[in-house]
Amino acid sequence: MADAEGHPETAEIELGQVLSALSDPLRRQVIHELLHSEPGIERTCTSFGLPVTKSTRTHHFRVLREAGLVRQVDRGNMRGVTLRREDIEERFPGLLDLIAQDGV
Amino acid sequence: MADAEGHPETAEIELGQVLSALSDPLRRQVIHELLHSEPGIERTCTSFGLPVTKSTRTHHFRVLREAGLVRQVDRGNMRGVTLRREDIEERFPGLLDLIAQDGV
DNA sequence: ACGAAGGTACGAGCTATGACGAACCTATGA
DNA sequence: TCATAGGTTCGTCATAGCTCGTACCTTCGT
Repeated sequence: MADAEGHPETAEIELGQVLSALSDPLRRQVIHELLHSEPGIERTCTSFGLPVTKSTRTHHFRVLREAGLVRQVDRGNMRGVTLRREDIEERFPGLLDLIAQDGV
Repeated sequence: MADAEGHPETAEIELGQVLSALSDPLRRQVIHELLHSEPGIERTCTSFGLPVTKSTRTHHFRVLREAGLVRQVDRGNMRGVTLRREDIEERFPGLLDLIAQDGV
């Protein structure tokens, strides 16, 4: 079962949902940036500088979260976004490498 | 440049387009079947038994073709569908393994 | 106390996508 | 010759997805 914040467990992560999430260029950019930052880094949604409004931003991060690609933790004022690197690697080995190496 | 039949060259295959193509369950099923058949096998669109009409089938195979995932050659009466296994593997190594191993 | 910043929720609009039927083309085979 | 089978094209429809604005909540810093 997914937890209260809408994160699927590792075993529940579905390929179709992950591929859908990653087919959007903005969301791919987010994952790309996280992959090229230090592992485990926590960022705000805003810090990615997506060229969309706040509400659209929320939408994209929800898609990423529900697909199981990122985790969002409550930090009072903000919500820390972290990449579920190990989970994805365990479930779909090599997938993140493709995103990391794209557009190089 | 793409050839007359709308197949992108290997270097032109774009990750976004590939992920979009693979985010549809029917199209993923096609690739899945091709991956579990003998390499280089040529099949008709109909042979996959997709639960949609002819025109919808044409639509899905066009998406796969334009994304660079399959090749379609004219065989007079029919059009042979083959998986671009090596091309995809060269461009996005490991991607096809994820599809092959999905739903097992 | 209170404004500013990060986020969410909801409703609305527009576009993209998947699905269909009908008409059509081409080759195979009876 | 001519029906049948595999595909394509076109037009249409419905739904899903991305976008926005507005309103709202919460916390941090002044």
